[in-house]
Amino acid sequence: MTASATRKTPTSTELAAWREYIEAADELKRAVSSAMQEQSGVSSGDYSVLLALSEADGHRLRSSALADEIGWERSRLSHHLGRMEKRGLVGRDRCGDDNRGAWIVLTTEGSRLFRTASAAHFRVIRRLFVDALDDDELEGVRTASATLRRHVRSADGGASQDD
Amino acid sequence: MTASATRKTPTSTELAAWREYIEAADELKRAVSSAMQEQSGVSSGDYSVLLALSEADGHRLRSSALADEIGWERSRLSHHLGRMEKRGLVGRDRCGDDNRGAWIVLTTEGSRLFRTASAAHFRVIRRLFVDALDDDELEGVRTASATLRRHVRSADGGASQDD
DNA sequence: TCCTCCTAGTTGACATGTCAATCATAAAGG
DNA sequence: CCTTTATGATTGACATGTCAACTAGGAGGA
Repeated sequence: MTASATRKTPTSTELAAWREYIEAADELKRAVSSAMQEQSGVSSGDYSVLLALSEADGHRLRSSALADEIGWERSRLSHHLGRMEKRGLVGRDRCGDDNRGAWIVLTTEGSRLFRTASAAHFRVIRRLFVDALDDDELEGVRTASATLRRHVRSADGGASQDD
Repeated sequence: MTASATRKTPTSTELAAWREYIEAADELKRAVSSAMQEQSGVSSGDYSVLLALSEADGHRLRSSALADEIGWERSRLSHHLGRMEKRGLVGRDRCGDDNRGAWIVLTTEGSRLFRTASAAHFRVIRRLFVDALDDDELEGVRTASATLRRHVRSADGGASQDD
C-alpha cells in the first residue's frame, strides 16, 4: 500500500513466483485427485463432503451448514449431493421443524467408503505433499497460505482496490 | 523416506498445513479468475493461451507445442481452442508440410484482447498475491512451490511408492 | 387472512476438465 | 504401392463449477 503502490506491474521475479505457485497447486491438486480416485473411487470433492458429515453430530447436516463447513457455494453442493445421492453415499431425511430442506445424512455405504478413502487420503497427502518438504518448509507454507487466505478474503469484500 | 516412513498417517500439523495450502490456492485461483473475467472478459485459461501465442514466433504455434508450453492435455486444449475460435480470438492456418494439423494463430482481435487482459492480469496478481507477502515470503513460496512440482512430477512417473 | 419479504434449496444453461475412442495423415517396411 | 504403425488432433460422453432464475416454505405485520 505504500512504496510498492507506485508500481503497477509486478516484477518478473514476482510474476515467476506467482507462476510457480499456481502451477504447483494445480499439479498437486490434479495428482492428488487422480490418486485418490484411483485408490478409493472418491474424488476430493466427495471426500470433503464425507469428512464433514462424518464429523457432524449424528452424521448429518443441513445443506447450508454443510456448504459453510466446506466453503462451497450452495448450488455447487446441491449438484454434488445429487450425484452422491445417486451413488448411494448420502441420503436426505425430512426435517420436521423446517420443511424447506432436509438433513443430509451419511449412508452406511457412505461411511464405509469414507473409511477406505481416509486411508488413501492420508497416504496420498503424505506421499505427494508432506514428504516433499521439511518441517520448516511446511511451516512456512502453512503461514504463507494463511496470510494469503486472509488477504484474499479481505480484498474480495472491499474489491477494486486497483490503482 | 527414512524416519518418517515408519509413520503412515500425517500428523495433524501436517494435515493442517495441507489444508491451508490447498484451500488458499483454491481461493486465490477463484478470486483471480473472477477478477480477470470481470475486468477483461478473459479467463485464466484464455490468458495462458493468449500469452503463449503472443510470445511465439509469428504469433503462432502447433497445437501440441502450445499444449506443452502451457502444460495442458491435448484434448483440453482442443476444446478450449474451439471455444476461443468461436469468439474470434484465435484462428487456424493450414500447415503445408504436415496436414494432420494446423498452426494456431492469434487473430487481431486476440492480440488486442491480450493487451487489455495483460494489464488486468498484472493488477490482479499484484493486488491478490504479491501485495500479501513480503520479499522473503515470496521467495519462500517460490522455492517451496518449485520443490513441490519436482516432487510431484517424480512421484507421478514412478507412482505407487505407497507402503 | 393475506401480503411482503426472507431464507433454504434446486434447477437449467452453460464453461471447463478428464478420459477413451476415433479420424486423418505421415512414416516405415515389405 | 500397400499394409502397418505412429503421431497430431478432434470428438463425445460425462464430471465438475459458476451464475442467475426459480420454487417453496417460514415470519412478521396491516
